[in-house]
Amino acid sequence: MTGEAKARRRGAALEAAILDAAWDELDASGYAGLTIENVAARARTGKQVIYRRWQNRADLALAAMRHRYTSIADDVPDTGSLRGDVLAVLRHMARRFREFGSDLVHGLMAEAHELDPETFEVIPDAMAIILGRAAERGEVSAEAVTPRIARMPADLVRHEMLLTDRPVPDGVLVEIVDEMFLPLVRARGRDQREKRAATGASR
Amino acid sequence: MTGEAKARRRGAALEAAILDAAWDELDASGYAGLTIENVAARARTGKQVIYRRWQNRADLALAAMRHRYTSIADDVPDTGSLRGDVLAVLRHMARRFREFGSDLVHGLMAEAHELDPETFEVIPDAMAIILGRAAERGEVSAEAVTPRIARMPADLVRHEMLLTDRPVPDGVLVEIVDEMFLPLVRARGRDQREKRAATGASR
DNA sequence: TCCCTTAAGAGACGAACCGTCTCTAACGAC
DNA sequence: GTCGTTAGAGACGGTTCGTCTCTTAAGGGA
Repeated sequence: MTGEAKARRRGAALEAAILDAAWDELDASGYAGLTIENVAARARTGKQVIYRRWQNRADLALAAMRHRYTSIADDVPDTGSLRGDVLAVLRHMARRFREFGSDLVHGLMAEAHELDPETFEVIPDAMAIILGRAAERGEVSAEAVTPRIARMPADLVRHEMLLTDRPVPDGVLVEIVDEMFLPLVRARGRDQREKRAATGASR
Repeated sequence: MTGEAKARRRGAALEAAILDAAWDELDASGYAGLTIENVAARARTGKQVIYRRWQNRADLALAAMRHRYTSIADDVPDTGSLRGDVLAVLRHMARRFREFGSDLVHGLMAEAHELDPETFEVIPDAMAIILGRAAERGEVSAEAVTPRIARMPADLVRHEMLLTDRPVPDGVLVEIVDEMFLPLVRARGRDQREKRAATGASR
């Protein structure tokens, strides 16, 4: 009875311990098994401590994910070609999805009504950088790529992930890029050039 | 004490009563409020009767949806143009989503692990019919449209619905068709013609 | 027509979590 | 050293789960 100095954690250390516990719980039992009660027990703390920091389990799960992984925004791929860059982004998404598990993603979608739309805007931001570099290289004309075209590949991959519950095969990513994104970008570039030529390079 | 012949329902009548009750419950309280207990109470029956027929609330909700609405497969649009047909399909999807509510859709995605993939294959089937007719009219070359291109518009709309929680603005549908789908189909048709011309119409 | 199998209707039951609340004691600021 | 804050722990009433039991209406077969 004399042993065990029961150190009482605070601040960042406590928060990290809880987020680690939450992630372990996700790993062990999936999003369905992620109960506040379980996390508190695993982190050896009280429920109140968790409720004080996060509103609900969706909130907690999101925090745990962010605590575990960094954003792609910190590491936009730069392979030297538009094709390589876009594929790298899509592969990054597919890998993350595999790490998270469809379980978690779907659970979050269902519960996190207040899911910061910004959460998903990371990808468009990365795409913007990639497209900017491709334009500099002369690979594409910046105006040829509308915002909707720019987000199409990532949207399709996300759709695939959300709908199928399975890891997205790499072939699908390649298909999206080679069969749709690149042809579309090139076709629009060509249309633009032709239009400009027809109007006598007026602009 | 003499009143109320307590007719005991069976078979189809009972099933319909339960599904109606389930839909009313969805309507009233959303997917979150769809508990077996509530549905049983509303349908004035026992929980066991429900559990006997459906495995869980996702199953029940799906059945209620199907009981309420018919499939687009029974009514593939035929407007006379590829653009019109595709837009009609996308608008059909958007309308259904509005009727169901994002709540329900997300809940199902999260819980219905066994969601019959066939559930979503209705749209590709409709697209195949539409594209077949467009090919007959000479609007597109059938080979120019790969399966992935054919499903792209619907996938993007579904993605939009799943991600945003809001009704999809009609402008987005138009954008998808006019900015991506049609240009892509036409570009690939043109590429094919050029390639055929270059090889001296060898084939 | 009567009987007998089936399943509807109703609710009790223990289990799991919820979110709130309370209590004690460790911590850190001053 | 004092004192306000909050971690750690768990009790609490409430909801829903899914299973089980019990009675009795329904309806087909002999």
